[in-house]
Amino acid sequence: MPRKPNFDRNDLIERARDLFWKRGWSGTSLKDLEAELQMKPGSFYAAFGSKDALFGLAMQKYVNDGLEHLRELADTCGPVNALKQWPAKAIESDNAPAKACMLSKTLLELNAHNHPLAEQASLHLLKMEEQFADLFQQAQSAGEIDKTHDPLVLARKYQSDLLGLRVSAERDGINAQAIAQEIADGISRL
Amino acid sequence: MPRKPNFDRNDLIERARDLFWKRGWSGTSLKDLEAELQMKPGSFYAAFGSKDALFGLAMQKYVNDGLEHLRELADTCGPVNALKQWPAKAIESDNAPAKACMLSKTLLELNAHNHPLAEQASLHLLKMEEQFADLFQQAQSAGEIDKTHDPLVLARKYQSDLLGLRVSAERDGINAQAIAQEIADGISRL
DNA sequence: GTCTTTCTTGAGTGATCACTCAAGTATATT
DNA sequence: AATATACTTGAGTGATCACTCAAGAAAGAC
Repeated sequence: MPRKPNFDRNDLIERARDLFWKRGWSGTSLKDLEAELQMKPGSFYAAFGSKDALFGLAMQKYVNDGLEHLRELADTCGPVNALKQWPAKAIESDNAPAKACMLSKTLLELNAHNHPLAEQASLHLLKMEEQFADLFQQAQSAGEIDKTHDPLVLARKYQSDLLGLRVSAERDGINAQAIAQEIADGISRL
Repeated sequence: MPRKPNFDRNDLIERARDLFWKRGWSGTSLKDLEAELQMKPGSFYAAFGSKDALFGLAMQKYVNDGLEHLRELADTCGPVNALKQWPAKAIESDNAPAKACMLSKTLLELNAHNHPLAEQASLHLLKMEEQFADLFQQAQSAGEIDKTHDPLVLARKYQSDLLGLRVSAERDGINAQAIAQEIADGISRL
């Protein structure tokens, strides 16, 4: 009996993610979304409920994709090489919506207002941190990194370096790949 | 003949800076500013011209104060110690408007729209970078840091680390002072 | 074909946005 | 005290915000 929606929900969420990632939460209006997703307001609200709800789905996809890519990278070239290559990969794509991390952008934009999406971003950052810690741990078990280090401490510094790199990569005239290389070198010295 | 304004312009700019710093550009409405500065719209626009103009003045003050504090720190304890202590100092204050850097917040928020304030933020970051490079250079001249390093490269990595630290410090449950310590330790190893 | 159910349409909602301006008020000079 | 010159006030501007909803269109079930 029912009529099927004539859109691919997953595709819409990806396009919304790119728009939100690039322009931020308040920098993306519903008109922008309607234009990008080719949806009228009624369809939009029937499908997603609210701008915030779609932003949440977009962040979810952002972090899921990130975790998956990192896992794939670790599966193919090992935990240490994955950690070394990840910073360069995070800023290499020229057609990515932004160099900076969507989670950090969201956190910085909405944290002061205690917006629920800022809390979500924070939790997602924690998930990323856990995966970093997991890779450091694996590297230690494989004897590739000194075991006296606390994997969680390593992960936090690593993530901090990564966030800084990706903010720096937003600037003009900065050789961000050189900074990425230094982060990789830092891992070699552990 | 004229009537004097009954406010301290410098004080207003400082209060505006704190509000903008904490809440960001689009997160701060004119109503917010009117409430914080105790000004009616007419007075506000007579005094500052526009929201953007005041934001520009606020950023200017932010960076001027930062440069001055850093110079003072270097004058009292030398370039290397200043560079080592700066990260911890940047995130220590509990009553600061935010942990994150106002310049990076502005850049991330407004860069995608090519907003003039994003360009201003970028230029201010460059000024900070130059002062960092200057301190590294002084440290090398004093024989405290190996001279084979390029001071500008050191400054860029240092600033990147600092920006990452200050994003991390916005998160709950992160021991940011530990990260600050690691940045300081990194300088010792140069 | 007919019915039922869902999706799509787009004008319209009140709220808030940055900002304006004419009228009123206070002060320094004369 | 009179006058000139600001500064202050606050209602009001059009634009845009996220969002709503009644009406129309499309597709599977019968």
